[in-house]
Parts: sequence; C-alpha cells; structure tokens
Amino acid sequence: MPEGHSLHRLARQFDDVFAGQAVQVSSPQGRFAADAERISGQQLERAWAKGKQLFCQFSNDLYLRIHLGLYGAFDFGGDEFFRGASSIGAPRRIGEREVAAEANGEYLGPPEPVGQVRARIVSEHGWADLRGPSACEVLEWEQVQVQLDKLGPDPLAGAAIRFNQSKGRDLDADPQAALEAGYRQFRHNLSATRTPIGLVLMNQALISGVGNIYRAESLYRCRISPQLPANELSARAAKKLWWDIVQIMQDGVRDGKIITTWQEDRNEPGPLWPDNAYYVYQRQGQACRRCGTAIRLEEVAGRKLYWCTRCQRPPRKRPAGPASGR
DNA sequence: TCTGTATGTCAAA
DNA sequence: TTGACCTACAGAC
Repeated sequence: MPEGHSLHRLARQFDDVFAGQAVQVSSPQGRFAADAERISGQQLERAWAKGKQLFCQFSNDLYLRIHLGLYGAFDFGGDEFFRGASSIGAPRRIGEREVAAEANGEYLGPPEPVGQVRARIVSEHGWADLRGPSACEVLEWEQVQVQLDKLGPDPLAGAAIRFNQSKGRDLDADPQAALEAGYRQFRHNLSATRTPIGLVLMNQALISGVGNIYRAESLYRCRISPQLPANELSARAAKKLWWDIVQIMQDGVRDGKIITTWQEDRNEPGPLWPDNAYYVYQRQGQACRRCGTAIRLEEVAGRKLYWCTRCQRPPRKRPAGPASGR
C-alpha cells in the first residue's frame, strides 16, 4: 500500500526501463482489455507521478493513469539490459514491498500470468505486471489535466524533477522552485480550513502523496497535535511541517521504504526496518521513544490515527472571556 | 481452510 | 458514517 514515495519510484522505474521503447500492453485478466488495445504497440514516451498516481504518455498522445489503491502492486522482470537500466535497484515488485531480482537465469520473456493480472506491459527487454489497482485507465490529455488539477501540491515534485534532469531530459522546472511553490500552496490550503490537521494531511486535494504513515510520523516529528485545526497552525509550524514531509518522503524515494526515526531514537532491539522505523505508526500501547508515554490509537474517518498525547499536546488555549482581552 | 488486516478512495445512506 | 471494492499474506484453527 503505497504512499507517494512508492509511486515516484515506480515512475522512475518506468522511465528507466520503458521510456523510448515500443511496448505491448494487454490485460490477462480482461478488465483492462479494451483500453489496453488503444496503447498497445505504441512507444512509451515518459512516465511521471503526482501524489499517489502514476501517468504514462504514449506516442499516440494517449495516457495511462494508474492508482494502486490499497492493494495494487507491480512486478517486474527482464533481461540484463532491462535490469541494468533500473536506477532504483532492480526491484521485482513495487507497491507494498520490494523484492530483489533473482540473480541469474536466462531471460525467456514474460512468465505465464499468475493470479489477477490487470495489466501487462512488455517491451523487447522486459515486462511489468499490475495487480489490484483501484484505477487503471487510458485517457486523453484533457482528462489527465482534470485528474492532475484535483491534486494538491506534491512534496515529491522536486525529487521527481531532479531525477528527470539527471537523465538529461528537458524538463523546464527547477526542483527547489517547485517545492517552494508547493509550500506556498500548502500554507494557503491550511489557512482556509478549520479541519483538524490530521485529516487535512490525508486530503489529496490539499497535499498529495501523504498517506497514513507519513501523516502520523510527520505530525509526531513536528510535535503537532493531529486534532489542531489547520488554520491554527502557526506560520512557523506550517513551514516546518511541509519541509519535514519533503525530507522524509525524499528519504522514502531513496530507501524504498518509510523510515522516519532519527538515529538517536532507534532504541528497540531488532532491525532498523520495521522495528525502529517509526515513532507512532502501529506502535499503539508502546512507550513513546522520547517521553515514554503510551502511544495512542484512535480510528478517525475510517483510518487509524496514531500519536503521542504528551509530545503532541495541543497548544494551550488562550484564556477565553472578556476579562482576558487586550 | 478460514479470518483479519493493509501505506486508499468512492458512492450511497 | 458505512460499505464496497481491488488482492495477497500472516496467523489462527
């Protein structure tokens, strides 16, 4: 179950292994068959992500839009050329988890589809299988724009652009400028609503790519109560929050997993991930790494919200009533 | 073999 | 606010 970092990795992987190649697109399961025909045989021009969505442009000016939802995942395989092209470490799977490619063996083309393969993309050198997406469809550019416009600023905008520039593609944007613009938009979105910040971070129209883990962890790291109305965040807190999210999500793109703890707080036995990766996510009842208070869990709007009631105490209410006035 | 759970989102009530 | 949906896997029987 991917948050934005997985989709940006996926976009990189697609750009690495398929961009500039003619691809055969099919739907072994059948549910994507009609759309697959519209792009099959075309060249995949480029791939990019915004928030939790992946877009691929094809040479006939049609676009593939994919949202992995809760369960979606890609499997990859291919020959040496294909694996060597990957800049993210030749994963077999991107989605909820990634598995290193098996070392040797001659590439004999894609395997018989196993299970419910919604979409299969095959190039000369390799293949990708998609299972369980909540969205997989072919769109015209105008429809792509509608989808993009629904999404708030993406804390990974800069990372994606930086990557593309490193490949020498002529994307015009300056990554730092994209992130600065994203920050201004985020701050503006916060100031426009009294909705608790914990809910705002899950609203893809206000900030895109953040999911349940990054929500919980970023609020903890910034010591912000999830219940605090968004428009009551100080300018300083909003700034800190945005740039912290940028930081931990860029780390996620680099590492392929979410690790939000600072070195000095990794105090549990066991491996860094997952045992020492989080401050609050799935740590309900356990002691806060910093203050020892039991981590709290509550279901809010159908999602599990984790936080430390001590480290993330809401700010002291200003004294109310006429007597307290200026 | 069965059940519960998961990093998500939408539509219906 | 609830249920539906898409799929795979861990853990309980």
